[in-house]
Amino acid sequence: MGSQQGFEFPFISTTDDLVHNYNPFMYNHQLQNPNHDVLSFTNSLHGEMGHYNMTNATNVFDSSLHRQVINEAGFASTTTAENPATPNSTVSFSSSEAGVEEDSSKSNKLGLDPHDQELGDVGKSKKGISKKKGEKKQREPRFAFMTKSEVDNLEDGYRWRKYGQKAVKNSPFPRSYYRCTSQKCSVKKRIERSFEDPSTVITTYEGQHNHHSPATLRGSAAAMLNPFPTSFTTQDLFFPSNNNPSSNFYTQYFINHGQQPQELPHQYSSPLPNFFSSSFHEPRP
DNA sequence: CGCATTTGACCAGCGC
DNA sequence: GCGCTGGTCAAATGCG
Repeated sequence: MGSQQGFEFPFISTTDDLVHNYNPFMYNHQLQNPNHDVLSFTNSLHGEMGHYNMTNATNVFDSSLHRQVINEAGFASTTTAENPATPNSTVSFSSSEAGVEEDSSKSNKLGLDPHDQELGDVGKSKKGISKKKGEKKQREPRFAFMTKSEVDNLEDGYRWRKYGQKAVKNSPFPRSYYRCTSQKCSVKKRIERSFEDPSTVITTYEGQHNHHSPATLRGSAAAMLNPFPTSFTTQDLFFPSNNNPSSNFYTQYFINHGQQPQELPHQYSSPLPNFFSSSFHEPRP
């Protein structure tokens, strides 16, 4: 994890023009460690995951990290754990997030087959899924990232129920499957430890929450410790808020690093800006 | 007692 | 068709 050469934006969208759930811990780590090494990003088409490797990621749970990160990104600069964020300071997240939620109820935003989304646990036979003939199950958008952590299950503000565990091929570490405990929320996540680097946890989110994080509810202990949104979408990241057109993570990151903001991709799936290419690798054979 | 986890069985998709 | 693999189910079990 040698010297950082040039400059890399710490995150990108993965595949297609989908809205991805996004875990803020990733930004936290990247921003907290501006000289991070982006070791690898393997990307392929149609629902396969991209990998971010943040070798310098540190303490995931320290709420002070959130503070620093947000500050560096230019948001919530006055926010502290003791003084929860004001509506203004986080508007660029929460407002667009609300918009996405609204849209996602129509499911088109995700490019999902509405039937698929309705399925959930209903419409399943005792074993397996009963779907109409000829219909192929579509994957929800997935987003994966890697984090250095001794703890497998990173706190992200949502409540999860474990529903399965499987041995991973060529790995001594099992993969755990979790579902969001909120009713009618079909978001899943998988957690496994990298066999190449056992100190690294690979977390994969699939789908989009249709509700707010329990941790953001007023009065909850989690909210007091971590007043920041626990799930972002790429919309939050790439599109400016109404209140502050120049503020989104994408542009702000450049500004904070003394660079001209690059043009926003029109679609997440559009050809990536040139500066991304150095961190890209061909999918493994 | 209610909820979460464990764990073996089952299912679907894919390559051969 | 068969075997392999990833993903899910659901009964049993654990825990507060």
